[in-house]
Order: sequence, then structure tokens, then C-alpha cells
Amino acid sequence: MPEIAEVETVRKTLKEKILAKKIISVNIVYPRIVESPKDDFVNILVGRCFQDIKRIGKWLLFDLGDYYLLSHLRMEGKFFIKDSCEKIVKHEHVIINFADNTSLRYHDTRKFGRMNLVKKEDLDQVPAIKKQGIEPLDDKLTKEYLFNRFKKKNIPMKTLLLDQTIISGLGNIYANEVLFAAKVNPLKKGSDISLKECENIVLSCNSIIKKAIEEGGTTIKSYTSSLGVTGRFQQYLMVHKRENEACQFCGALIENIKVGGRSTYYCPNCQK
DNA sequence: AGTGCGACCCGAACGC
DNA sequence: TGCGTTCGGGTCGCAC
Repeated sequence: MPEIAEVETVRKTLKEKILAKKIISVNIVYPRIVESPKDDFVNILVGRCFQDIKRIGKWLLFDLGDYYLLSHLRMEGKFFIKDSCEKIVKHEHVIINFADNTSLRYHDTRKFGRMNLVKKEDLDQVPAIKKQGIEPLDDKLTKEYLFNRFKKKNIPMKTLLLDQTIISGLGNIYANEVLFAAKVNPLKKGSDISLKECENIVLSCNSIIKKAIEEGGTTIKSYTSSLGVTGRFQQYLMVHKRENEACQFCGALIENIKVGGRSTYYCPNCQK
């Protein structure tokens, strides 16, 4: 489940490995991953090189000079670097071969991830990018901003934290952790949230995402970032996947409920 | 406009 | 053992 901290880890680790290497061929094994016309996708990549890797929310932006290759890992997308001669293994869907006989391989067991090529000047036109909200570590994420975005919403806070147009980059793990740290009940409606609670959410977002990025993200189930890098944040998780364990603050048992169809973990005593 | 929900996927976990 | 069923997870698009 790559969220902002995992995507940031992928960005940093990949940058060390693939910049300024000429792309000599592209192999699209599973076409649905690539949303752009396939011929364009191959023709534009070949001959160019990645000059930088940026990130907006959970989106990776591979900078090709005049184009961006956008990549969203969804739940289980991963990138690996392998020698070009190595066999394509199961779940490797897009292979980008470099002139130095290495290759960047997109691996995704669920096939949910997506890639797009977009001209740099058209980036603002991409709907998914255009509507991204404010990032957890951005100074513009203030209690007043959140209060204004939440106050007319008659839906649960858990759902609102997952809304990428409000806060950009939180997924299920960090949404659970942020609500616990802020002592906000996941079922509480946005319209019932106080300015003080918004302040707590901002502070919790800041500290949790900062720590998660420092620790290289979280490894849950099948997820490793890229290049075999394993996140260490899982040892700091207070509620996520800890159903029936004692809350580390009050000792009450952590509960698991569904909110908006998503698995939600919280302490019924600390988050009333 | 705001809200809810199914579709997209397939491996893991579970039930029998 | 082996088969069938259920679940999960981010985002989009459609229905209400």
C-alpha cells in the first residue's frame, strides 16, 4: 500500500539508480497499465533519459525534459532495477531498458497501477494532478484550511482523510494513525470537527509523515518500496493492523471496523 | 453538488 | 487435498 512516505522512498532510491541513462527500448507486457497510446509511449521514451524524479501526492513524475512519465503505484506497484538480460518474471508489466544494459521494471501483482505520458506544459490539465490537495508536510496545511474543507462534509473523518483533494498523499495506514494520534473518532462527521481537532490533525499529520519518510515508509503485507528497500515505520504503528491488541496509551483493545468500505483501526477509548 | 458504491485486479485467507 | 468464495485497497465513474 504505497502512500506518500512509500512513494517518497521509491522516488529517492530510484533517483540514485536511473538518472541520465539513455532509454533504448520499452517493453509493455501488460498494456492496460499504460493509459497513453502505446506507440506514443514507446516512441517518446526511447532516446530520452530521466533527468529527475518528482512526486505529487502519491504520483511519481519521471522528468523527461519535455515530458513527464506519470506513475501511480496504487496498492502494490513496485519498481525494480535488473540487468536487461534477466528474464521477465511474473507481474512485471512494463520494462524500460537503458543503454548500460540495466532495466527499470514495473511490478504489480494486482495490475492496479497506471502510467501516463504528458507534456510538461499540460501537467496542470491532468485531472488527477490538478485536484490534489495540500501535502502533510506543506506549511499551507493549516487548521483553518482543514476546518473549512471539513465543515460542510456530512461524511466520516476517516473517509475525508483519504480524500486526496483535501490532504494529498494519505492512504489507509496513515489515515488510521493520524486519527489515533489526533484522538479523533474515525466515524465523526466532518461537520462536527472543531478547529482544535483540526489543529491536532495537522500536528499529527506532520509528525507521522515526517517520521514515516525518515524510516523509509511502512512495509505491510507484500509491499516493499523498490530495490529491496524495506520500510521501518511498521514498528511505530499504533493502531493499524493491531485489532484486539492493547492501546499503548490506555490499554483498551483496538477495534477494527469498516468505514466507507475500508478497514479502519482505532481505540474506542482514546478516540471517542 | 454531495454522497455512495461498484468496477478494476488477483493472491491470500478462509470455508467446506 | 482441493475446490470455491471472500476480501482488500486507491481511484474513477456512474447513480441517486
